[in-house]
Amino acid sequence: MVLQNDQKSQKRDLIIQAAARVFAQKGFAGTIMADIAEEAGIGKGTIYEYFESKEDLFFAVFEWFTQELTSLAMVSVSTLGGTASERLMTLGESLVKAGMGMEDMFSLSMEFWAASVSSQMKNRFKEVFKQVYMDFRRIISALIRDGIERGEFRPDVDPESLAAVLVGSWDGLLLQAWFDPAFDPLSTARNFMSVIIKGLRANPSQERQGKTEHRKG
Amino acid sequence: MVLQNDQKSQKRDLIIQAAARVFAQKGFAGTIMADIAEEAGIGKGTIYEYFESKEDLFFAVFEWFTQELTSLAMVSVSTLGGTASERLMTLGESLVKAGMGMEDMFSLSMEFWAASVSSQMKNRFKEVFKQVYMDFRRIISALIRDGIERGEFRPDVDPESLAAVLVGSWDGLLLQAWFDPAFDPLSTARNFMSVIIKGLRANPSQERQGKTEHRKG
Amino acid sequence: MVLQNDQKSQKRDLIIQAAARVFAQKGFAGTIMADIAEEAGIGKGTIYEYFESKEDLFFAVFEWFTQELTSLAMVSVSTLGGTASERLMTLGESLVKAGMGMEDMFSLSMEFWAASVSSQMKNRFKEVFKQVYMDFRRIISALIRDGIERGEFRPDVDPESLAAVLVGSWDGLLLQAWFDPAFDPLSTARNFMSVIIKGLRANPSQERQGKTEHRKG
Amino acid sequence: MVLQNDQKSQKRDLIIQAAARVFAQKGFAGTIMADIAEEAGIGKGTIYEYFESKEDLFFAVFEWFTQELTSLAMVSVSTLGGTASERLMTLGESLVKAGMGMEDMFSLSMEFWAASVSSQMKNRFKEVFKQVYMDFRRIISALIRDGIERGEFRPDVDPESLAAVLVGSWDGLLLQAWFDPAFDPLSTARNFMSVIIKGLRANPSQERQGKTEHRKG
DNA sequence: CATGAATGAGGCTTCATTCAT
DNA sequence: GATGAATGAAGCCTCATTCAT
Repeated sequence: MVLQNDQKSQKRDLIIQAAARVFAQKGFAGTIMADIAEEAGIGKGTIYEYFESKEDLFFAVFEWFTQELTSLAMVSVSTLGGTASERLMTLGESLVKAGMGMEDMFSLSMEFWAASVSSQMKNRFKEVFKQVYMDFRRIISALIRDGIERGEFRPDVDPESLAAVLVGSWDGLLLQAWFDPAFDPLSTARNFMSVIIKGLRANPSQERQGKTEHRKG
Repeated sequence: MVLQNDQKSQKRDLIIQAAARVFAQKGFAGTIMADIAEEAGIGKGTIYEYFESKEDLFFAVFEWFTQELTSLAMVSVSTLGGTASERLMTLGESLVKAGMGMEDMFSLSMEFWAASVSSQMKNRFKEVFKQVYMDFRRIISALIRDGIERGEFRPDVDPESLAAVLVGSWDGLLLQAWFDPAFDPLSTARNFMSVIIKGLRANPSQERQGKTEHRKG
Repeated sequence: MVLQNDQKSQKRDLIIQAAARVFAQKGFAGTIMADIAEEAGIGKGTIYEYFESKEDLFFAVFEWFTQELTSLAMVSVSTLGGTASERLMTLGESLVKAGMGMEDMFSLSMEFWAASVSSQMKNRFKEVFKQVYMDFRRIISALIRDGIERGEFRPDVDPESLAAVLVGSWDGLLLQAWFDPAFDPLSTARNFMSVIIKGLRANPSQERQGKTEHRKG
Repeated sequence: MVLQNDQKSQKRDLIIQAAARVFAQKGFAGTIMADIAEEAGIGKGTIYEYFESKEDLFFAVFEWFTQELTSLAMVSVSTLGGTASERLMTLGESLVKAGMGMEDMFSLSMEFWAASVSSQMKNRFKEVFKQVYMDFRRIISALIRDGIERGEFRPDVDPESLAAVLVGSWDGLLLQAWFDPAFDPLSTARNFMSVIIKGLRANPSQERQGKTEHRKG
């Protein structure tokens, strides 16, 4: 029997997602192939029909992970209307919520970060991460630039730097929340965003009013 | 001959620091005890005179690491005079510089983060991390509160949230720099701080000063 | 549709010959069933329609191999006319040439020899080999005996021993040629045969003729 | 504790010889490292203190094997006095006896031959074999040349070819004996040698003497 | 009949840890 | 106290074989 391409790819995805769960819980080194096979409900050897090695599978999980994350951001940005401020707030919230909601997601992140230090494929990990972070910064800096052009934000902020900081702080807040369940990254992020946005306002007097004027479309 | 306590502890430190270098480069899983012994210039068996196990040693490295980091922050804060703004800026810079300067430091961080996911001692790692991040936030929020009390910052900011964001963004910026050598976390942090501080200013008329000083490029 | 017997047997042969090529190149242990299937242009599972197991197939290749070899000898011997000396020379040459010409043949030989040491079917291999070598010795000793009867060879040689040595030396020379491409088993065999035949001559006065014709270089 | 060099090398030899026995009986593929460890009375892991891999160990056994064989031949040749004929006879006998007496030796040979076909180190095997066979041929052709110079052998034989045949026939006879316990390679070799030596005699009138001396029984 | 996806037993190898010196 | 040779548990991966299609 010849599996159709989408059947093959479906099974591949099945394995990737099972692996993602196991890696998230036990880490790369702590995961044994048998665990993944069991989680996926298949035989140990079957994994090797779809992936060259444990590391290859891990990298595939990584690629799937970045895909998910990127598409999440894309959706947030493209869907939302509103002022640049609002869209920034919402993007931030949805990313932080994603990190919080899918606890596994964030654990995986940390494993991938570590893989970029010591994995044998560290350079490939770094390369992909570099690209992902650039993409995120680009999305956000575009939002900010848009706000500046509309006169919503002060013209003297550096969109690139701010974008980097926003991205960084989301990672950083999730990190703190990871260690301390009592820490609420979401409200912290909101608080922070409001300070940021105050700092960004082109016309401080507008703060209280007028935020709908710059509605898209 | 019985080694004096400080001789023992000196050798212990020797091992810890050798281990730190190796762990930073090869990760926990990728490091073998023989590497550490060689780096420390001692026999493999000797390590076990000072540490129960590989994981125990790794945790000792972690404790040493947090110590170093904390004392760095302590020094920055206690040494510096000046306005709250200035002190905030300087603390941020010195932490980011530390992360940049000692590349090993940041690699280690990532390994520790990962250990908090999957190490068998994950709970002990999380506990210590939680404490370290709380300490950092406390230091910084104290600085901010001080600024508010002096009338330097607006009274309506939440010192806790801002502190958390600052800490988070330093981590987050170093992370981005880790993946992209072209990314400059220091100037990004500076730019960011100036926006933050604008947002914090009790008296917006002060905005005009000092803002360009920290501008990138 | 049910394959006719000769269709079945044709496919069986196809597989055997594909397997022979692969075994010759990669050895028994180094060969995987997938290689054979690919070489034969069929599916992996199909092999099991014709053979019980890898070892069973290997043994079938062995039987095919001995068949080929034996029939080669038969043809040489039965076809040729001439004196016993000439027929001996020609048989030797054609066997050595066979070993040289089909490099795979000799590699296979070595694999079969090894199989007689450690294969799970080693006894069956030994049994067949024993028979094959006996057959060869019988053919050759018959030739020699024929020469003696004709008065061409001295009556005091032991046809059995000499036959064994001839067979053995052909194997042995091919072996040396296998390891050293510069070694020419054919001219060596010729030189050797001429010495042998001198030793065999019933009438030493014949010695002077023909002896140098087969001299190397 | 630091093992002395000869202690290390002693243990290495212990492992090599244990491995030789197991490889001889089960073949390379059929041997598992645990068998060797058990045969050597050591732990599985210990083997890897002395050898890189299973194949590395196998090759070490091969080198030990060729050493043994070569020194056996050296001893035979250097020890013996007598005519060239006698020395040739004795060398042949002692090699054949060696192959017969140490059954393992010959099984090993076959494994090594097969390794030269399909092992991953086949080229190294072939290289060593080539050298070993050259050495053997050189020893024997020197003996023959010596016989020619003394006037014992006819000047028109080609020492190289004959040496190759002798070496080859010893291998070939042992091979036949391997498959057929009823086959006696020793008396066959003796019979053969006497024919050869007749063919070699410088003075045919000597033929009548001495020929029966080496007859079996 | 033919196929090749799925399987899991089995083996090589690594490496943390022990312990005799 | 210091050492490093010895160990064996454990895990990645291979591949002969099966069987649903």
